[in-house]
Amino acid sequence: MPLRRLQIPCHARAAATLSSVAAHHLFDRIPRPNSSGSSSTPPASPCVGHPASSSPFAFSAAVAQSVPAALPALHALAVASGLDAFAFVSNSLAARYAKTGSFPTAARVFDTARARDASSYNTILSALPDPAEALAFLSWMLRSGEARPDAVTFTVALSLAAGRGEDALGLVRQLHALASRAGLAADLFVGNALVTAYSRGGLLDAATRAFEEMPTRDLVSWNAMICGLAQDGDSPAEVVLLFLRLLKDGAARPDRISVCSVIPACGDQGKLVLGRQVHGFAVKLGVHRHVSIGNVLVAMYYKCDAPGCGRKLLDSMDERDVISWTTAISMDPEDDAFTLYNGMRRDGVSPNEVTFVALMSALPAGRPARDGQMIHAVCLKTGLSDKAAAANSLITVYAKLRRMDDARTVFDLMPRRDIIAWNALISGYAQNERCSDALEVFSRMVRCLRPSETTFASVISAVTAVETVSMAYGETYHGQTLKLGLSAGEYVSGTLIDMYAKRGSLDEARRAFEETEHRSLIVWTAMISANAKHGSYDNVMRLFDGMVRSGIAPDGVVLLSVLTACRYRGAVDTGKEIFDSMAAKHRVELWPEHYACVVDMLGRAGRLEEAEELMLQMSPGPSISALQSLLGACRIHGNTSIAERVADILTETEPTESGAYVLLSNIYAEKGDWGGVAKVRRQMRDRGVRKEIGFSWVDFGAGNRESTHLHKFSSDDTTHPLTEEIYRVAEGLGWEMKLLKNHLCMDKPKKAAINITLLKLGHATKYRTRKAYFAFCKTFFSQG
DNA sequence: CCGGAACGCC
Repeated sequence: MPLRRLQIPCHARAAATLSSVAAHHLFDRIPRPNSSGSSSTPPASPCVGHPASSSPFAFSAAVAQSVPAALPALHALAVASGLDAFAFVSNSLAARYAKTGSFPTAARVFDTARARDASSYNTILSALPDPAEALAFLSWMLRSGEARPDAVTFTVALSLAAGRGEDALGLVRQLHALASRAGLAADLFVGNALVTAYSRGGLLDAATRAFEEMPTRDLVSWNAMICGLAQDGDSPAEVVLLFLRLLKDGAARPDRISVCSVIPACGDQGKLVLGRQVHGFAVKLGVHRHVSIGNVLVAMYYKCDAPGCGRKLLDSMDERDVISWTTAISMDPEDDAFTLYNGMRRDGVSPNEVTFVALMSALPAGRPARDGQMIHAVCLKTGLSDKAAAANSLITVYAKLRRMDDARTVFDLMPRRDIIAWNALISGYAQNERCSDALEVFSRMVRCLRPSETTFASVISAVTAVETVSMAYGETYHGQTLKLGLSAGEYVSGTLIDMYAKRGSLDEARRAFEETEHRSLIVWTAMISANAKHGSYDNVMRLFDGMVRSGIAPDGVVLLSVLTACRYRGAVDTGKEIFDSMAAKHRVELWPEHYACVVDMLGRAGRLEEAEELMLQMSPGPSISALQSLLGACRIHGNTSIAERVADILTETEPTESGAYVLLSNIYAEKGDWGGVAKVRRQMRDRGVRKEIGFSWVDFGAGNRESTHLHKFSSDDTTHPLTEEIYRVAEGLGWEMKLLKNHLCMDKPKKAAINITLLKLGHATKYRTRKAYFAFCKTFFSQG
């Protein structure tokens, strides 16, 4: 009875050997059932006891478990026996074909089926490999009306939409409405799919509403809601609350998936005690040995500032996968990323592209380029450099290392470039002030895909950074952001404000700021720093006040701008007050830059002891720039004792830098302490310090791409062909400055004296007459 | 008897 083999699952292996030719031969001897039989009831069995025709249900069951090689024979048998009059018989064939990797055959079964129901469509819908095609198929199904969509249709369609995240929110809403109208929204599976689709689209409110409206909920519903909240990331506290509600509710017992979502939420809140409790709960459930739970627990301990616990857990795990190690590489503060990478290799675990991203982002800025290249080499060897994530961060790393040609090579070798790759390359060129390259890549990019907010932020900052590039480009990009509806984004607004402040005027920057609807921290920061750079102290303070009052918490960056404004203005008390409020009120970490700024401000104001005291509080120690500015302040205020201490630290950290020696020697000289001068000179000689010649440069003809020339010169430089004229003008400018300085405390006789001097100066051609000079003074002083 | 929903590290 060879035919029996085709039907009986346990003989599936034997059926696999049956060629379709043999099957056809056998089918000729199968008696045909009544082919005109109604499709709703099984035809009367012409051959009692024959499995192929006795029951279409048994036939479908056999199909569901058969091996791929037996499917053509089964298909032929279904047609031959007339069983294909039942939709579900064809459906089971199509489903089996699709599941065993032969989608085109499944589609053919669908196309040639004698009867189709919703399940037929659902089978194809869930099997289509391309989501876009699946959505097209769905709309065709809805339009054709051959079969009414059922709960499964909505479940599959919603999960398709869920995979597209925010882009498909409109579709989700539409499906929700259709399901409600069909009375299918109360279905458990549809409800679960709705919760998932809304949360993946970022509509947590709608997801919560769908969850609460469900008449019954199972563990999947709870997990969908918990995971949705967890992935949103904005409300870790709610994740924990929902998990506790699940425990109290008792409707379902949490499982590994629930625990897996709650643990990161504990970590995000830094709640170590709670995290430990959930860890205990995982032990009680018996899921703690699972590698997924181990991984989230390790990450949770790292996030909760318990790296020791994280590391101990990692080491004690039964099995560590690439995720476990990648977590440690990106989060362990103790061990070097490379050391951990080697540990991973010794553990027999292969890296993936995420591992490389973690390694590359662990590269400190000052690390030799060799390390970046080493990672690149291993990345190429393991074939992971083709992965977008790895390639994208390679581009970023090379850009950070100022090696744009290498970044470009990585980019050019990518088989498929996503928007992140384009943006990484463009922003790399922008950061390295290679504006024309940035613009060239940008113009190539817009031919393939739509630029994003980040893209415009990069090209605008590229235009801003390079002064020889016409502002017309920046204005064009501004126009394009308006057209594409990207001008309201915080990054675009921020860079526009920055651009107008640097290359246009403060007024234009203000206009850009006022046109920004949603003023985020980034937007405020751009506006405050624009005003700080222009020295508009009053505006800075007014804006800062406005920002704080609008409920935005300042960060280190914006506070540095505010402190800088205080420094320029010499508003020492206000500056000091703000500095003191940083840790106490704003809970902002104090950076070396903040200290350096305040040290400089105090130093300029002559409060040298305070400045020194503050400088010594810096951790891990006073920064070079703080020391240098304090030494400069000591010179202005003639304080030798502090200058000696400061110069000591400076010359110890940078023994071959001449700056500190020269400055200290000048301080001694100004005091007439020639012994001190000799001491410093001796020190310099002993340590082999040479004072380097300082060069200055001037960008002549800036703003015009063709005629820009860079002129370099040093003191007593006579190499320029126009040397004589240059010295004459410089001397004239020196005189002008002296005159203007004196004008501040000028009385009548002095004024007369100056005017005579001025008239004597043949090169001060501008003010050859008294009238012209007074006109100049009037306009100069009225500007403040 | 066919088709359906939830998860970690970047």
